[in-house]
Amino acid sequence: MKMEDFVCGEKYPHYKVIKDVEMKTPDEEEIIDLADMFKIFSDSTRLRIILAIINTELCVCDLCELLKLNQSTVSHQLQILRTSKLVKYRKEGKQVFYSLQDGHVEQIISQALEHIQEGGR
Amino acid sequence: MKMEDFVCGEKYPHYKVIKDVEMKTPDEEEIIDLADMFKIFSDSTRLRIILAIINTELCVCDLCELLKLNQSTVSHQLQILRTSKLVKYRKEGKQVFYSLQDGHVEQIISQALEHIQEGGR
DNA sequence: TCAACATATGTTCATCTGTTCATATATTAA
DNA sequence: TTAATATATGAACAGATGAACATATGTTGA
Repeated sequence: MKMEDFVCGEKYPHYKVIKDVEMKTPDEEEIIDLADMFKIFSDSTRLRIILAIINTELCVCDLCELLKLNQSTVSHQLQILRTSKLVKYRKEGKQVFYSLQDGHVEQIISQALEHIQEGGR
Repeated sequence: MKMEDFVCGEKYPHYKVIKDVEMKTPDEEEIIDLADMFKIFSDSTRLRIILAIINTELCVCDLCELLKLNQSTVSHQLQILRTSKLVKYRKEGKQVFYSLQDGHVEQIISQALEHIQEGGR
């Protein structure tokens, strides 16, 4: 064991604990993917879009109306959601209907919503 | 019904759908809280800290060692996690041990991790 | 073909965020 | 008290991000 492994000035203090944690932690790439996914959810506009299409497919125009937002703003956010594969879309003439890619997203969000709703403390 | 309720140039097109969605959607304040929570998870440094203390309490010094980060950086991020009530801490002499506030956080993250791990597509 | 409409995209700008450096606070031991 | 150590915090800076505007693309019907 090298000097770098010593922590808090003590000998072998939390060394074992640290090694244990290292073993169980997802690798760097996965953590970044995870953070990126949460980043998508971290904007209230995107979240409102996601919540809107959670059970219904909606066209861009509907989303603009519903969320009282610029068409440009909505399209830009939809682009981000498309890139991150969280939504799918279907073209029907001039219109494009968006819906959630799968049920995972809904689960993650409703779990988080529960936490919020309990968390008065 | 007013003109503003017309969407996509059609008469009463997705009007009912929109109203339905409006009914079911969480209110603005809740959405913002939700977004704020996801914002906390959206940084890989914070995520690594959270993952590290998911089953073990660790002191700041351990976290620096484990994550190979500045003590200042770690403290700043811990401050954010404290403010958002996602972690709790315990002082023991000079050291401060951090751990997760409750199991919700773990559930949300592991759910998201599952999504990531499946999502090769 | 052209006009009208729905959507997408490039660019700019103001704002936010994470990291670092320097320094402050707090605790322990001598 | 002073020195050493663990942690917290303030300021500054680089990079990221969301919104808006202008414009491009694609589709339909005349």
